[in-house]
Amino acid sequence: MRPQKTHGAIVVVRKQRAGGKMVLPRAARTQRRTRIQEEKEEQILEAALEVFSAHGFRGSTIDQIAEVAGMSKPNLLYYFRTKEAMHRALIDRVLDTWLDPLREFNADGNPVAEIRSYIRRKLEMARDFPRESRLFANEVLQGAPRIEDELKGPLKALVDEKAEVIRAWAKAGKIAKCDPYHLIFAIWSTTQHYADFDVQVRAVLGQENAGDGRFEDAARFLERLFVDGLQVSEQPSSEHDEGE
Amino acid sequence: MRPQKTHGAIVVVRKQRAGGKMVLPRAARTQRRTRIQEEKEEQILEAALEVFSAHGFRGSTIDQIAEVAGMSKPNLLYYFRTKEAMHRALIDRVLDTWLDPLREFNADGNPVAEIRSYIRRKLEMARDFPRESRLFANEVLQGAPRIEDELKGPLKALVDEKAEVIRAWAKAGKIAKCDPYHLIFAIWSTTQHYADFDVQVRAVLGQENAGDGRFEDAARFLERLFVDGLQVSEQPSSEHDEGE
DNA sequence: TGATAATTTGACCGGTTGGTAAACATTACA
DNA sequence: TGTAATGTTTACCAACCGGTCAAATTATCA
Repeated sequence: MRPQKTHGAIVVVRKQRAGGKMVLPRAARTQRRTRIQEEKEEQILEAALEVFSAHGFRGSTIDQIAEVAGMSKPNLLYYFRTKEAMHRALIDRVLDTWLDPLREFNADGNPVAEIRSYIRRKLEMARDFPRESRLFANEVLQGAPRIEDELKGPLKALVDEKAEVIRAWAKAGKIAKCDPYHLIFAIWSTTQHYADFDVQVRAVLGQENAGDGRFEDAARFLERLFVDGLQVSEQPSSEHDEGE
Repeated sequence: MRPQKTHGAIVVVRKQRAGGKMVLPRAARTQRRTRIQEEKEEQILEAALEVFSAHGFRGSTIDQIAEVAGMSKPNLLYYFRTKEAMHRALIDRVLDTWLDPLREFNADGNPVAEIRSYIRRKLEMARDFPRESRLFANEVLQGAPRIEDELKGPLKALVDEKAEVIRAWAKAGKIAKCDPYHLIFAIWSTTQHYADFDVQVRAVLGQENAGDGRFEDAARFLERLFVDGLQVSEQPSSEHDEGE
């Protein structure tokens, strides 16, 4: 059983975001927010995550989501005015969670330990929340038409901030001089690879590695890669050699 | 102007692959293969690459491909019996090209130089053939329903072979001991990231880095990462310091 | 319990999509 | 040049898709 993260934003449906038509779904025009609304919207977003992450926006149909959610199509449209509104709400809800590990990146910590812990956390997310990863991957891969603002706004701001931290570490000689942005890209890509390209990873590794062992192997490899690189180190630290 | 790789497989349309219905498109039932068939199929596959790579299989329509190809929808279906057949032919044609860099991986070369050169080549492909990269990314991301065989067959075989080479290098002490499969995954993910997640990379870097400079920065960073890691090296090799 | 608010659904609509049929146009070649 | 082979297009179809509507059902609470 996997951890089931409860997401923070609750009142995400009532207020439609600016820029759009700003028409409320009928469920949001009731006098107060009911228990049923709470539950059903939760059900729908869970189903939407399942479907959107597997087929992308265009490749998903409201009927599919309705079937997974166990309700009828018009009922879905009672809670979310359009298919796009479902996607929107899902993105808004998941993006925060998704950026948490980067936010926890601590300027005052030990640089190598911070990076190592960031890698570990991202890898855990790839293992425990692959659908969320694929949701974004699908979106970005197809040109991010629906999340451009989030990328250029909040995401860029956060990355700029953390890149500055890394640059300072490098300047102080605590880690090797390197482009902090590309370091972040490298950590993102290597860890999310295990969620986004899961079928390929499984196909290549073969079914003998059926369990979650590949995540532990990946963690070991990535920690070593980012810390030591591939060069043969003269005095290998003993902890690394226990694995093999 | 980017290099325009001419692909090898020519007679890719005549023989439909096993497993399917095995019905030939009308163009393949002619007495001989004509010049027009050659040209039009080329046009169509080029257009199909443009569209499929941008929207995925489900998200692409035959009409879109027809418009990009500059011909009518029924005309496309004269050369390819179904939308799936176009996709199939495209995958078959592109997969070979795509695996070339890994094939060139040479067991007899200098390990570090080989890995460095593999990274460079993959990065060049991400820059020069991003559509090909996204075509596969879209497919794999959505569960690889149409290329499962290729992944478990030819791809796995090639990776197994090269992984053995890397393992031998590690055993001989020429590079650090590490899991060769995860090393290959790491090279794939970090390099293809610049093709598949291009809009995100651009958004985060900002438009000041509009040109192809990010690819040179990425190359510098990745070479350093994979060779030296992030640990501060006592005697940094002089070539690396010229960049900054 | 009754009345009102909230929820659910079946029937339907216009537009799109993958694909077909057949008429029409063009090319290759004897 | 004539004709058979090849190529192209118009018109069309059935299934699907996003979304609406009005009627029916259920929950809430005075």
